Amino acid sequence: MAMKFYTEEEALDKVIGTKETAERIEFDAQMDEFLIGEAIRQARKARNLTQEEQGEMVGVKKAQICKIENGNNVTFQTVSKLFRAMNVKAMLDLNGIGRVALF
Amino acid sequence: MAMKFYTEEEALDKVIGTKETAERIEFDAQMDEFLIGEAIRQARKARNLTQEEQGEMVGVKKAQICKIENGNNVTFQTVSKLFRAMNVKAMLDLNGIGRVALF
DNA sequence: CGAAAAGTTTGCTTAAATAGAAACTTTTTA
DNA sequence: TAAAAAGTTTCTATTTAAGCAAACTTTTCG
Repeated sequence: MAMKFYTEEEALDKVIGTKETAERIEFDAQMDEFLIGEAIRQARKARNLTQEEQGEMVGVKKAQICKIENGNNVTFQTVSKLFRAMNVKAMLDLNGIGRVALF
Repeated sequence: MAMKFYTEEEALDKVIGTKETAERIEFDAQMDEFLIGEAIRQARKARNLTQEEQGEMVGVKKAQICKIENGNNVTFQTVSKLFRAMNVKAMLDLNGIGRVALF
């Protein structure tokens, strides 16, 4: 029997809901949080820092770094502080509008 | 008499404090907020939307959009919601580490 | 294996972001 | 130049991010 395959978009539409449903907007938002936390983690690991060491650099405890990396949403200030401490230059690339130097 | 000129960096060091002083970190953080709010505003204007119209798209009142654009810091969720509604694709470019698709 | 280091979770407090309503100021346009 | 539209500010409430201490789990390494 023929099997139907789905693109990621189709799958998300089917399972979570099409774009603009409250559930999908929520889901997408949480995906972002995951990604930004993951980016922070990778920046840290690229510099061979432990959560504790990084925490000391910005003045917070390791538990806090852990929560940020496994992020339930974060503020730009928080991300900014971390990237700045690690000397990570970040550009926000907005299609059409242009580039914004962030951290 | 000879006049001394300063680069932006030198000026900031002199007036606000060198990097890693609490005041300078605070100042830099507020600069970021300004920039991200400005980016949101420009994305909106590029689409010829009023704050009220944009507010309706994401389900908040115009006063809220105003506050976000004139930013006292914002969360990634908030920015995400707005850019998504406007179909602005954003990439976060981290030097060395790579690129992260954000909103 | 077993101890040390690294990372995570829980419970709690404080600070700040989100949000609306309403009054207000600035800008646009008929 | 008035009225309308757009944007901002103030006041208030609610939610949630930030933060720590301490207990806990997982990973690393002698």
